[in-house]
Amino acid sequence: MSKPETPIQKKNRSAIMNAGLEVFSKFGFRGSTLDQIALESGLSKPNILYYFKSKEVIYTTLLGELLTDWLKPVRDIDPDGDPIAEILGYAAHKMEMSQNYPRQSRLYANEIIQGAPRISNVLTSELHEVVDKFAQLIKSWSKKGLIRDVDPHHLIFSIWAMTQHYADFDFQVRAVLGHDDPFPKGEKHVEDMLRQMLTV
Amino acid sequence: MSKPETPIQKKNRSAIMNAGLEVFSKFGFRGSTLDQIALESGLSKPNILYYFKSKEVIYTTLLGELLTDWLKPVRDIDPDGDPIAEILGYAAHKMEMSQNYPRQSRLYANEIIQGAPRISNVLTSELHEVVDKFAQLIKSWSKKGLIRDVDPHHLIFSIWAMTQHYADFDFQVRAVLGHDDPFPKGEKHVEDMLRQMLTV
DNA sequence: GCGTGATTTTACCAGTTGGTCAAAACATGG
DNA sequence: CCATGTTTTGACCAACTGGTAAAATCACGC
Repeated sequence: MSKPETPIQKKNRSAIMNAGLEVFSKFGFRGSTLDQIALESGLSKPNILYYFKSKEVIYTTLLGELLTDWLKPVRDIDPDGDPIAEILGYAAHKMEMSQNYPRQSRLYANEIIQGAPRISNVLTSELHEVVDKFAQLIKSWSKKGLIRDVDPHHLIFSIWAMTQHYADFDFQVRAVLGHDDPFPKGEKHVEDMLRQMLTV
Repeated sequence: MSKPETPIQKKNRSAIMNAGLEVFSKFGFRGSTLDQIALESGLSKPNILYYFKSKEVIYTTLLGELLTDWLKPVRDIDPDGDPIAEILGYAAHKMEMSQNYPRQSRLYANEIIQGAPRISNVLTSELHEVVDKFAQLIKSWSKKGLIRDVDPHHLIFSIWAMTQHYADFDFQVRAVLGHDDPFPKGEKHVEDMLRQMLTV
């Protein structure tokens, strides 16, 4: 039985989550400090520790929320839908997440690059499982001749790579393009690429 | 006139570079400490600072070397070669770099994710320029009908994204696949994908 | 095997780090 | 407006941070 949140708790907890996301996504766990999060959230350091008992709890709470949002759209793929539309729809959705929630993408990227020390169990269990199911579905689609014969796992990696690239490497993308908004063209390109890859 | 290096200098400098690469690629600049680099290199902290005058110099030296290796294969693309072979060759080369030098890839990824504070000038000048030239070449190839009509910049981003994914997200890739070596199949998949995308 | 410069170590420092604690300030229902 | 629980603060700590200075040790040509 957890007590109901007071309005103050709700406001401050979310301010801390937001500040934590801002800081951790930029510097990773080790590179971030409670002082930065304190500054960013407008709360004092001891006050932050009143709401979350350690730096690590803030971090893992953020990662937990993130993984839920991450996995959901994979689970939502409709096995009875049109294969190409389903896969393209998933890619488009990931692309929107990169555009609208780049900090989450960077937080996750940081964690994985650093060897995923705090979520490797989720990767080998939940993620593995959910991806395998998706991969089997793709396999069955190509067996039925509905899409080209592709390696399902590596197709999924390609989708992740291309879509997350726009969030994680945003700085490089914009530097190379000269500060246009890369997303409209990027989305079209990824769609084109996947369609070419999948169309029989 | 810089003095010639003694064997000891050569050995220790390279030990520090190697240790720095190991540590910085895992934790980024802010998250890494001289103590970690000292431990990893087997030298004492003051001894490290005898060879490099600060933590930042180690880091920027590594980044500098990296960018040179990074840019070279783009410059080496032959405008008179077979377009598809040239692009696929470049992608294959990047893939090998991901396989053989994953730490460099992660170091670079960390730097970009963190907003590229120490190399943004290189990105907007040298990288921008070199990529624009490559993009123009791609454009001319598709104008001549030698490859499909694609957005050159975003094609390049896709190549970078897919190839570097295998280094930067190695942990996730292996977790999902269950510890097979992902590279042989990954390389084939990327090649297939690009060929589909480019063949008229 | 000695002298000189190259290398390494020891001891240290000031600033920052994550975190604690008790006291103070606040909110709010009665 | 008071009592009680909630929230916030200020003072503090031990460990760690990047970096310094000088002394000690080492390597090597003579």
